[in-house]
Amino acid sequence: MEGRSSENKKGLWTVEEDKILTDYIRLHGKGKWNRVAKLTGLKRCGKSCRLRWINYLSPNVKRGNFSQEEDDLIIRLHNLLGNRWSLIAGRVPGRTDNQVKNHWNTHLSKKVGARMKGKGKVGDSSQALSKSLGKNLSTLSKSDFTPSPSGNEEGTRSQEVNEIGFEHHQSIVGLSGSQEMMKSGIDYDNCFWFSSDELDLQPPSLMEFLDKSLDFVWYGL
DNA sequence: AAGAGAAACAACCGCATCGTA
DNA sequence: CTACGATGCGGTTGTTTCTCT
Repeated sequence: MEGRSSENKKGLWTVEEDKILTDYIRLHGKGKWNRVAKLTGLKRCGKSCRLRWINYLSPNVKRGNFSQEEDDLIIRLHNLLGNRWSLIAGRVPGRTDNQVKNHWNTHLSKKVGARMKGKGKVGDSSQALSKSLGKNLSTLSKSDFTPSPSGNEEGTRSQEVNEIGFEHHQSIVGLSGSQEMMKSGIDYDNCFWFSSDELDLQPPSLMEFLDKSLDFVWYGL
């Protein structure tokens, strides 16, 4: 790549490096990762610093083994979303996309593989959901919940609504995989419905689908 | 006890997207 | 509109730890 990258250190982080990075973030906050090396003398590129913080040093990161509940949640979410690790991790408190991805690759894929022998395959529900939405779910992104820019007041409000809608979509995906949701059913009163006509998603059908999908996402049943 | 292979975890790389000047 | 830097994502690779012989 660029010549400068050869100056950057690679490989595992040392305790000293961790401390330098932690102190820096405590002082300056997250972001502007490319400044870290300049201001601290760390011989690490910005991307490396960011990753180290997000995946390891951040106090929000939960360490230790995954619980059975976490496993089940990840399995169901993966069946719905495919390899959208960041989305999945967003619904598993304290876990990062890298953790979820590694855990899936080393543990859960085998576990699911064993469960799924003769029961269809992982991703079936994702495909069905995609069909339901008229869009490949694996390509769903924030922009899919944002109307085309119009510049007028209505457009602005609609955009805000859809920003929230996207966040809520993520919540729905997480909630739909929770034990509580499965036991109690969906609390429609507390659900946010997309209000923009520009959205192809019809929330009730989405919710219905997610609800139904749990039956076959939940391999154990 | 030691070496080999497997498993688990951490980090890197390339690419895509976003924000902004 | 465009260029460019920052950030985020997913796949892959590298390193460490564990287990078995």
